[in-house]
Amino acid sequence: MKTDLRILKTQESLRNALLELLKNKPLESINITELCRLAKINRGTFYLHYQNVHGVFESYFEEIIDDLRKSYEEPYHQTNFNIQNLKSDMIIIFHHVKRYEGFYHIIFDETNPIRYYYKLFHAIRKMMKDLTMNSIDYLPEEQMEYFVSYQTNAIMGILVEWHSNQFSTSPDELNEYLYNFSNLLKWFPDQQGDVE
Amino acid sequence: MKTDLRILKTQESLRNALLELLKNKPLESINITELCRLAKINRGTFYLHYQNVHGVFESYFEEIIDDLRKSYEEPYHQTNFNIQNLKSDMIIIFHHVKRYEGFYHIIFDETNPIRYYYKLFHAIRKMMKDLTMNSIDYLPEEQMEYFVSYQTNAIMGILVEWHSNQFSTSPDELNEYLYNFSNLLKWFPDQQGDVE
DNA sequence: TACTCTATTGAACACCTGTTCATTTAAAAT
DNA sequence: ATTTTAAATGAACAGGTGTTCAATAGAGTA
Repeated sequence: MKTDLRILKTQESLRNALLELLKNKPLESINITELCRLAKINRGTFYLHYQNVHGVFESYFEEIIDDLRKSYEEPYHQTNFNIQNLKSDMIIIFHHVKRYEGFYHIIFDETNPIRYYYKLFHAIRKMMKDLTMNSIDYLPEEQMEYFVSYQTNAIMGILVEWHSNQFSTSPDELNEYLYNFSNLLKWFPDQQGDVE
Repeated sequence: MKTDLRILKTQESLRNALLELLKNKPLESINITELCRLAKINRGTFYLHYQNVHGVFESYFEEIIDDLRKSYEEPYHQTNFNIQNLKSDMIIIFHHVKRYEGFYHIIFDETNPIRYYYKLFHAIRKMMKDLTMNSIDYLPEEQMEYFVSYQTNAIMGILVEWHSNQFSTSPDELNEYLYNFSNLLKWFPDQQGDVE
């Protein structure tokens, strides 16, 4: 069964109003009253759908993340799927973030809840797990999980750094760096050393 | 010149009131009015010192992070400084987080601003940069910055994972994991493959 | 001790929040 | 087309927010 048209209309109005307001002011300074005023929605109605302004933003973010998932599942990407090289697949993420640069500026903005960061993390982790399972012959279950988290976090670290320089580095450069880093770790003098 | 005693008294009252309230309710549900009521501070006075409840929490967090910095600079640690092994130095962080476990539960809570995550990130990053510069002969400036963030966030990821299992793993085990990850990368079949 | 600064106070203000409830409106079902 | 169902509305509520301002009080200074 499909959603009541009135619900769709209300949610759409609120989202459009939010995107309109975001052109001129930061997310954390937008309040429910002005959002409803612009959307021509009764404030009480707002609370039937969301708890706060972040709820509206989050539902939009979910669609953006769906777009990332779609890029990953794209036919082109699938046929060029290269189980020899995890890293080359990560460029999809860099291109995605670059495409929605203005949006990700908000996601990584220090005043916003870490929930958004976690959402992105989980989306990327899912891809990373998929890729890793296809690349490694065997790894004990627990170690596999940790390793996937480790790799995903490293990518997230690159995104944090990227955000802090206003996404000025190119996706191709980032991908190149990422490739270099894993090699770098191998050359590291430390890793065979005594632990503690 | 030293700070006016009245200022110290006000800030101290607010901090104590916050810690008291935190025993019974989550940070995001504490409002300024009740905080001031408990601290016996006029609400207007609050605004002379902070913008919101997070400001009070943040000033406390800064001291906790100073404690982490101190552990890192400790004489014992300095003399045992081992440029051969980045990882063994990271156990300091695990012990620190474990010591302030209740506190870090808040830092990683998804409703709180990512600012706290970044604060910890930057503290750890400073150590990581220090250690990395001592371990790697040469890496171009920009790439070095990304690499340090890459490594730092891998640590952060372990902390997030640790938080999600209520800090039940022991610091020593975590350190063991961290050690394993870098070895895992070496076994990887992919990393020599062609990059796009 | 008396004097000077300045932090704190209390009152007041317009505005926002989160919730309730009877009423209106419009979509879905028959 | 009519009925049924449920979403949206407007008004009202107690309480929180962020700010101003004159008055008070307490810390630093001479």
